[in-house]
Amino acid sequence: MTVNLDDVDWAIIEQFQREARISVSELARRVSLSASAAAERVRRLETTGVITGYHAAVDLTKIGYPLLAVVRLKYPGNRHQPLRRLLEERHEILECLRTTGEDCYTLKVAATSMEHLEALVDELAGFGSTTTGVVYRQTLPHRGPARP
Amino acid sequence: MTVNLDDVDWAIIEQFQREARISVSELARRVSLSASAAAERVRRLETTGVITGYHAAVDLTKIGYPLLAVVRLKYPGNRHQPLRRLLEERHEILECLRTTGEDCYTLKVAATSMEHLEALVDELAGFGSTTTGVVYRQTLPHRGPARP
DNA sequence: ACTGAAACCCATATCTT
DNA sequence: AAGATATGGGTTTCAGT
Repeated sequence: MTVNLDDVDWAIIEQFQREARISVSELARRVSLSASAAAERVRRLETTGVITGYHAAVDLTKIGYPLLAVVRLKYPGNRHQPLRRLLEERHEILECLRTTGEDCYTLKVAATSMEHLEALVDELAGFGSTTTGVVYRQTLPHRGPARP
Repeated sequence: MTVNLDDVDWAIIEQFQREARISVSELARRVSLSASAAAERVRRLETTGVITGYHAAVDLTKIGYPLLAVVRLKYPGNRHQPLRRLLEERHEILECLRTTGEDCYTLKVAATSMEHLEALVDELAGFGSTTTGVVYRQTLPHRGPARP
């Protein structure tokens, strides 16, 4: 499942994790390659599924979601379909991780207000018992792991 | 703190959250705007801090990090500097949220192996008591909230 | 697998409405 | 805020190494 990546591949991944909208020729300059070679590398990283996409990061507060919360969900039973449907519908749920341990799901949700957060948690509480923590601050900027 | 966004701004944000590397002219086509108008909109979203960056998403398994875990950390006291330093250094820590509630920090970490994960948790355990859950699956793809 | 050249496409700036 | 136009730079393809 692991793909063999050399130094240049890692350099490309690093650059694109920080600034995904630089041009391929700019990328080529930064990793010391010709533009066509860099374009080919990027294509390979995309087709092999190493790079899965490019996404804009937004300031949630500025777009009207000043609250961020972590909701842990103890989910009894094994009927996961209804929860999946909720995740599809509610775009306020930004991330959902199913984990080992007592709290089966850890969710990251954005809310417009405490009332909104309350309503979201109520919806989730329909599936099991929840533990909610409101996020003071996101300590890290967006980034990925380095070369292992 | 909130910025006023109209339908076109939201359409641009949506497009860039899904595909951040499309050209401005392609974006213009998708949101029914001229290229120069679209470019101007994007510039405004960037300078007002609505869009904070563009980032490549990678398949962690394919780059050698087959394990993902959620670590919750009970952090007694108020000396947060040493933890901040660890976050800077250890790029395996992908995200760190400081929250209300008993578990002050919720971290998302990537690991190359169980041994590696154990070492990471040991490092974190130096700061307080930890609760770790290994992630079975990330249920949602990368996305952002919709218009409130 | 990378380079370099050519043709084509896109981005950016400026001006006009 | 949108459209037109021009120019410089970026992307893509292909032959050559």
